Amino acid sequence: MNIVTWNVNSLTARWDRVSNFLSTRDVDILLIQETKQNDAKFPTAGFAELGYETYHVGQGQWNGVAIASRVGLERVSGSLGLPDEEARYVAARCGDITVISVYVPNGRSLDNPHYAYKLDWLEHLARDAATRVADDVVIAGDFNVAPTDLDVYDPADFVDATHVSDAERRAVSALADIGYVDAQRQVDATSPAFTWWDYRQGAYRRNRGLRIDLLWCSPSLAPRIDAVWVDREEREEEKPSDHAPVALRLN
DNA sequence: ATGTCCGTAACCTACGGA
Repeated sequence: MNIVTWNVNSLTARWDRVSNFLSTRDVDILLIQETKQNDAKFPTAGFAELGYETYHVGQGQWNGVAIASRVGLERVSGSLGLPDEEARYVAARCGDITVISVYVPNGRSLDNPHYAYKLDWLEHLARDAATRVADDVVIAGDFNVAPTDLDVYDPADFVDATHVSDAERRAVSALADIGYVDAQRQVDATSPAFTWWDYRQGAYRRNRGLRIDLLWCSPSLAPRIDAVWVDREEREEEKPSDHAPVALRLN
């Protein structure tokens, strides 16, 4: 069972890349973030032609998350229950696993109201995760948080910046406190394994990246984690997303 | 080097967001 998470940075701009990706890899479930589409524009038929059922929670210009599955799909939830909620959370039952695609708010800067919203959002996510911890669950997506300094190309560049603050890291590690496992770190505790590189400043070429796209497995799934890899080939193609797909293989 | 890319509104360029 291969589960992939990918922030595509607009599914409208990236459909050819996503379609090619699903045609050339062995993907059972794709968790998508930043579709930047409303539901009417989402390419349901295009996914169906490739053999995937889909569940999209769209918004329009911003955000938007989706699940595409070729192992069955039953809709579970499209909301964390926040007031005036943005399209950042979608959950489905696919085969024998519950998968959740998340697009955690960016935060913008430590003094921005969006930062407080980010922490509140993560608190709600941890509460939701706690209710599901006894099940077989994968929570994956763009967390917009680098869990440790190992996940940052140069921590000196992130002093007083978002994505690395103690509060953000605590809010994400709440998942570990509940019992969820960061799949990448279970298979490799010492490699940076960056998943995102800024489009600017030749960041990819210089490997100035962050590991912010994470796959969290519930305790019952942890023993089934077989491999995790960052699909750098996709990041090196023409017109890539700024995020690479990250794949998890479960036994 | 605020150096790129995306969607939108409004127009052939700017802006907010990331």
